[in-house]
Amino acid sequence: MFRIGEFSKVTGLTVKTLRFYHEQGLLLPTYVDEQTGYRYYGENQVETARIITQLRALEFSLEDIKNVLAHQEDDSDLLDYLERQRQMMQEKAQASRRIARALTKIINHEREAHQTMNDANFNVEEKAIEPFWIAGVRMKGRYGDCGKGFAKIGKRFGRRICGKPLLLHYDAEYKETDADFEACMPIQRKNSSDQANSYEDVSVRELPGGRCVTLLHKGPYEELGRSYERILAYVQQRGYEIISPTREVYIKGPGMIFRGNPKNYLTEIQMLVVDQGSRAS
Amino acid sequence: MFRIGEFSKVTGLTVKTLRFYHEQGLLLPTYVDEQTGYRYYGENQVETARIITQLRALEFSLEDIKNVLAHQEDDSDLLDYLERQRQMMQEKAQASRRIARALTKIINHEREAHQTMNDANFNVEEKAIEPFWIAGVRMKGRYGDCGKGFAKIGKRFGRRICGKPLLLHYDAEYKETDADFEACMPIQRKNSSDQANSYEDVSVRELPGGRCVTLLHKGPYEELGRSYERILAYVQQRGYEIISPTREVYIKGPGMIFRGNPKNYLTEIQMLVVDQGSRAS
DNA sequence: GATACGGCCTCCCGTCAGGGGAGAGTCAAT
DNA sequence: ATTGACTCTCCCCTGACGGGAGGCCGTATC
Repeated sequence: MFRIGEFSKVTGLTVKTLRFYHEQGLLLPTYVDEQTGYRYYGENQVETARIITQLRALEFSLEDIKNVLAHQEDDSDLLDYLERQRQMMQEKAQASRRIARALTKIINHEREAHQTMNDANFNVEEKAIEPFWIAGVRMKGRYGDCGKGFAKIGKRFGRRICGKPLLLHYDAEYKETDADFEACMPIQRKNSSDQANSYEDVSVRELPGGRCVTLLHKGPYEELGRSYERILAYVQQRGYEIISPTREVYIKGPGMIFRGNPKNYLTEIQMLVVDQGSRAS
Repeated sequence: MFRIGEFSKVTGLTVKTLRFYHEQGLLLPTYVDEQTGYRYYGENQVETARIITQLRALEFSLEDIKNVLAHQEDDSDLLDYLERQRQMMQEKAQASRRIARALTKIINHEREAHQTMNDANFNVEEKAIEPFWIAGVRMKGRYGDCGKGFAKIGKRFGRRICGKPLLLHYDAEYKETDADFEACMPIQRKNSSDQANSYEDVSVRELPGGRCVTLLHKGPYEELGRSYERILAYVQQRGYEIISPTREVYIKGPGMIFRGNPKNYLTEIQMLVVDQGSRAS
């Protein structure tokens, strides 16, 4: 017969836990002194304690453990419990992984935005852009509604999105209402049959690359106009011809968590260009 | 101004939760009527509620959310929190996956034992056995001590174990004490440099396959002797020669969870054999 | 003006698996 | 007899709410 402290050392369960298990009817002492209330545990309780410890390590609830112990003879019953527990654990693992991945995405996004911010000189630049695949929703109306388009793409392509959202502008000039634009997300190309395609009103295709004039705009979207003036002045001065649509990449905007300070929003204006006259008419 | 019920509908948070967040200082109503105690929420609280919801979806604790909200301006602070949260989530995911895998192993083991039990006729049989890799600990002493050997292998090769434990008997006959045996576990062969090898006193090598006489023994280990008599009688009758060591595979023994009923233990005795005289002397 | 109904308030208790601590009684050795 | 280690019960705490009781408030209806 062990007293509770000795039994605690033997089983590795704390005294508190043993008392709790007693109260819960999970692990009853072999004998309880009626006068003193002292609990005494026998040798055979060690085995039961071991079982409980094992099942707890598998994160069984005490309720389940009690049931399992009660139907110790019935093998298939135990298997049922094991199956259910496995199911639960797999779901928990998946949920945690999903969250971890979401966090990773947010962190990387934030990091890249930071990086871009530090590297930026906020001058008009020229660079080459690689082609990449996008999912896009063409919309007509006000720019403010583009969120719906992004949401739609997010819902359908959640996993596959691999870059920052962008807007394609099909209008030649700024329009307050009745604008013609397309909300897009870069996506990973499925290696399977991924021809240019469309699901309902979401178009999936490759955006062409090429020579590109860019300008990083810092500040709220209302002030984009000024940056457009700058970039257009540059393009005109060089005598380039713009290939429609122009692109607006949202490097850092109202984040998923914080709306952020609009003064720190970063937007890259991209215009694919060719030398004037070099284009087949 | 929303009353709490309206605000609840707008934000998707329950009334209970909103009151709780108020109490915790997480989301304060813009105005509280002193007479009636009614809470009134302003438009700008909707945004805060959204942030809280997002962070809760990422399983941030309310404590963390409070801190994040307090230092809303500080970007790097937020990044720290995100990193820590990601770390936590990854750990949780790993823990759950580990448990799920352990459960899968137990379930499969139990299933196979069941299957074996159903298929068994408990007669001596002959079959061909493929070679397979093992980790083994050679021991001298009493069979009862073999658990230590299995434990040692389990500790070192936990992940890689891919089958049921077995014992190799190097003695020609049964010995109570001073027996010479080896506790083994089948392991997955690493594709990397996995020559026959040994780590401390654990030997890693391939067990040969070949023609094999087997008998499934059902019951406690004390009764193994009778089964050995049966199988040896068979071997002698056929005039086979036994290749040492003989093997005892523990199909179903005292499980990780339940000790189980020894009457249902299953042990397969395996003896590699060749026709007499066919062996190079 | 009275009433009914729905909304809102506070306060208390429950979850799950124990942990922390207070105050009092018990065991074994000195 | 005393001491020190051990044990007992009882109560409160965790996190993020949910359930419910009992009572007040606002608005519409009779």
